[in-house]
Amino acid sequence: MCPSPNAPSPAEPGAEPESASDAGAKLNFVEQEIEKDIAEGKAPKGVITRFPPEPNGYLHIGHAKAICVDFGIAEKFGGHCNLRFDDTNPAKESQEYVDSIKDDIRWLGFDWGDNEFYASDYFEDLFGFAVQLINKGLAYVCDLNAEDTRSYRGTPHEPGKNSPYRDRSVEENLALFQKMRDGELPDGACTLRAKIDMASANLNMRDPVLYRIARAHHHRTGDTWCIYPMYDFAHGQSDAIEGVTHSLCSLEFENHRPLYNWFLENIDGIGSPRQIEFARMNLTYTITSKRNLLGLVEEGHVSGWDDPRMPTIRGLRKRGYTPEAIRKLCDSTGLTKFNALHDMHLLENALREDLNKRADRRMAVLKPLKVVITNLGEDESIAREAVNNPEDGEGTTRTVHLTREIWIEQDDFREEAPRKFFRLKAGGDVRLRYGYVIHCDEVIKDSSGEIVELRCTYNPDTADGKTPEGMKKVKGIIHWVSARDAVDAEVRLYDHLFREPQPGSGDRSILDDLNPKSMEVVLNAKLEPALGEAPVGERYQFERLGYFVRAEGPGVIYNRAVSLRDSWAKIEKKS
RNA sequence: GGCGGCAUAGCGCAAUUGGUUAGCGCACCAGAAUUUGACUCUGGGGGUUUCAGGUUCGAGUCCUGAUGCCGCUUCCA
Repeated sequence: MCPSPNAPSPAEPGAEPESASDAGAKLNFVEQEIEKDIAEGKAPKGVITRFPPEPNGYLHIGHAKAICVDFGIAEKFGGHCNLRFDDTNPAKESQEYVDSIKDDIRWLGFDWGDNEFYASDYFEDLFGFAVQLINKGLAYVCDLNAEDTRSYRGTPHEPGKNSPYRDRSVEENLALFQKMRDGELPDGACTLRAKIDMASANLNMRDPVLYRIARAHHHRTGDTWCIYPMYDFAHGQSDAIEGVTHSLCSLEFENHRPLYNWFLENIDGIGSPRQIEFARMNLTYTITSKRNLLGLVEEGHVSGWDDPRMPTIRGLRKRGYTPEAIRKLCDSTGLTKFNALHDMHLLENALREDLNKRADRRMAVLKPLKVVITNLGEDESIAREAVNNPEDGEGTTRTVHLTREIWIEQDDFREEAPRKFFRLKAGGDVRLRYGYVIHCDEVIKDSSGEIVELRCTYNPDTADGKTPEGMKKVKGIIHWVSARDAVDAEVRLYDHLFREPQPGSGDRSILDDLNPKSMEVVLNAKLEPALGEAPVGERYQFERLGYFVRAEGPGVIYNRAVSLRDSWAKIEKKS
């Protein structure tokens, strides 16, 4: 079905609407370009994009942006997105990475259906394309070694010079290229190069290498091949083979676009995908460079690629992040060509916003201080209903028991409290969340002067937020856990991995900027009993503290994903 | 000294493609409400649209030049 120029609507009857502007949303510059292409009939089978990871590492938050863009735009235009592994360099790639990448993409909530492809599936096609170029006099086998190839290429300021092997005959090139494939030449002996222009202002056009000889075991093709195509020779052609209409990539490939197009123009009837570049997403207080991330792992600054402080998808997962929060960030940061640096707080806010709606509330005391309620008997306990989540509209509750001995947060008591300290102080009152107002009668210290216990009385007339006649309304509310019922736990308090917004900028190194307080392990936290039974991966809001996720044992362990906003901390900081 | 990009509140993005007083989110400040100092709600401050020329009745938008930043010198992707 070929649309006429005057009736460019490419949609088949019953197909999804081809115009994204139907949705009424503002289009970013990529979507505007795609819209134009559709109007010109350039995507007769719908918009097809691709996400093309090289399986040589784990996905990180930067990849999440690309995934959201590639899958999101395809969906917006009623098309689809292929998952294609760009596995053209076997020395660095492995099946393990393929598996982890697929797992992470699924976790993020995207589905490629049957559209899973590998550049290595096209090795035979690619070889044929290369032969075609040789036959057209557009490619040649070059015997220059790597070093000479580099020096012949010139620099950005000076032109390169032609390889002495540039003018070999078609027959000779054909024979040599076959020899390369047949394994008759040692690694590095020669390369196949495109014959373009050694004086081009664009270095990528100075007779780029198409194939190198490398005897490396490929995770999919095994030892079938000893020559492998370079990225530039594989990418556009793979796009074309798959019928990709829009190949969206990061800004650094802008200079490659002329080469991308050169191949498409010089290989017969292959198709014409369009490459459009956009800026990748950078976040403050973290890094996404694969080399530096690897360094952190290898030098033991983190526990692994899935350390909850790492910007990897696996790390974020363990940290307690939701796919929804990550997608929210990616969607809200816009799509432009401006090399932007986004505030990490946006990601944290996205998580708070998501979990505020979904996470059940629980009470947990991280740094416990014992409180004895002297007007409650040893065996007495008062059952109180606590709302699980005031935001989800369901209003389900659980029961917590107030007992004679409870734990409160050390931070929630001051002997001498500053102005505006709405918590418990010596001789003062505070309300226990879901409970009663208590009055601090006595502060008990050990021989070194450390506060070890508070003796308080509770006021039975203050249940359910009531303030009896004549009593001043108590403003402060603190969380607590019954000492009788408490579950002991380890809680890991995570913070930014780096203490500088732009780690390693200026003359500092990445390591100079590591945050020494990026993880604090609290060993004897006291949790309300329900938290002891939660499954691994379950997320909760610990009231007044933050959002936490149950981690793998042994024992009960929680990771802090993100703290709650804390305006008291801000007030204190100022004074 | 080359080539390719980019530049709009502190940060990130809009601005009906040349048309009123340049908007939005976050951040910030103030207040309201509240059994989480959370969430929510209301209001507020903050701009020489990098700079200099030009075209036009009219320029954030078009043209010229300058400045700053990013990328390009892997047989990596």
